[in-house]
Amino acid sequence: MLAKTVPPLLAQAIHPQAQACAACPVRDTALFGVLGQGSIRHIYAGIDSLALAAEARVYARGEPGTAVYTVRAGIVRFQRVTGGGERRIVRLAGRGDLLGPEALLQQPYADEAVACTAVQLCRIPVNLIDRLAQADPGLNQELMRRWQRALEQAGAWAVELSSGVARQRVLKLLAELARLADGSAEIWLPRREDIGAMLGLTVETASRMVSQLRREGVMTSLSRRCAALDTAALAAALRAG
Amino acid sequence: MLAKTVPPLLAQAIHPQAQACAACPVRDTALFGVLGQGSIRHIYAGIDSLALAAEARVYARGEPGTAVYTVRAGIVRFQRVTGGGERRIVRLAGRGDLLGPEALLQQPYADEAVACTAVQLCRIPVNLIDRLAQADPGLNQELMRRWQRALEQAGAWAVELSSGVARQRVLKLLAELARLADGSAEIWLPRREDIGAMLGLTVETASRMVSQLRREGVMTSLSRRCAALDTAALAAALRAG
DNA sequence: CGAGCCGTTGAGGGGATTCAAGCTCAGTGG
DNA sequence: CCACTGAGCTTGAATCCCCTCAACGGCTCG
Repeated sequence: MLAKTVPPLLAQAIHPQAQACAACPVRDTALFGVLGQGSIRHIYAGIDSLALAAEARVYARGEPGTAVYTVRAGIVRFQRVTGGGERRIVRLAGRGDLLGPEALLQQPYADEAVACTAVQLCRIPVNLIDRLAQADPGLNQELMRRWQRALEQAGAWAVELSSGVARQRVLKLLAELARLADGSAEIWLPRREDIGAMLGLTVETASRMVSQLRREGVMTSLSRRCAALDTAALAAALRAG
Repeated sequence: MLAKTVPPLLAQAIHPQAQACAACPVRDTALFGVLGQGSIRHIYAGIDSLALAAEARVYARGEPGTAVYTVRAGIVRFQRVTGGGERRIVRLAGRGDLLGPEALLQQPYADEAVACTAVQLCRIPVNLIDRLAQADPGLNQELMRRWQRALEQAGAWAVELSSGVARQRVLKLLAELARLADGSAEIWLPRREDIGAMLGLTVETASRMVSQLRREGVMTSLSRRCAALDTAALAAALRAG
């Protein structure tokens, strides 16, 4: 498979990290998907692969940004504290998503990014992106596309998950979590407090809704942080309003 | 195509539109603020100045995007319809803001853009931006900055204006409207239905809150769509929680 | 002048919050 | 091994805030 994407003779001359990136399972969906083989070869250093446990912080809001991150596996949340002092989750990032592009503009990180599940990230230094972008203008285009997608998703998140009655919001959140699990019926189930922070509800209300949906058979708890959805029942409940 | 739109002899002189742009009052805050005089001279055609009445639509969601718009004066809202069929306002744009950058990525407009007040816009065709960006790479950087700012504002909007009790949300909205009026105490006061669509409240609740704040002297109606704020009282009310 | 839209206010009901108490479960140390 | 502990989850009861339904007044416009 490596031989298919990279000519064998060149393989010796190519930096190990470049080979790893060329063979990356999320490469086509991630930031470097646009880079040609020529550019991929220039990824010779600076990229770190890191694994974080759930609840580990990737970066803090206001921190000077020196790197962006690509999500290889797991779910990351962007959160912020309101003027009133309460925590709100702005949106989630999943496989292939990019964290912290504001670092490329010499700006501090706009949100706090925290791992929801165990995650695997690629840490890409800002100056590497800068260099690659000079050689391959397609990268800038891809970055803009990602900004636009983030904007679109932020809007959808705000519009869909912060209006309507609590039950409806939780249902929509479950659908979103299924999407993040690539449509699988087994989803990551957030802590009740996090559900509250996503939907603008209290812990108690979040708990009540989850319990109710469990009793109705829309979902089944598999473990503390994992549940199985009955997607048909979920769709029906969403439609029922 | 260049020869068709601009007579050869005039091409060396500065086009009237280029002069207008160079003298634009919002030029330093708007998209073309980064362009040098050299690039500004290339804005010889294609930019239209347009004035829209309140409630006029700039573009619809899903419409193929052929142009971006810069706000010279007035306020524009981005809105969307939820899965449940209700209208929600995602954020507002004011002087110097850019509308519809997704058009630059050959994407349809993500939101519906509607004038809140009478507005003055500059319509900039996508292919003009493309041409300018080739000559002046700083323009791409500036575009990314704008995407990031939009993302930041969308997050702040969602977080601040869709949690807390109704009174608090309306107060925060008033503060935001003051910001859009360049800190002036005279603000544009939205229709009650629009306040509802911004804050996730019903028309009646929005009306009650506005009336209450008027009785408390936080604001005074100057005309149907315009009010004067007592900024000190507003700040105090916000702090009081 | 009637029609219609918008804003306002009231009354009642329902849903979310608040406060409070038990519960499960994993980790800890005796 | 097991009580102990603490964090997270659940559930109940009372309260409160917002929504719903309804009626009315002001204003613009045909």
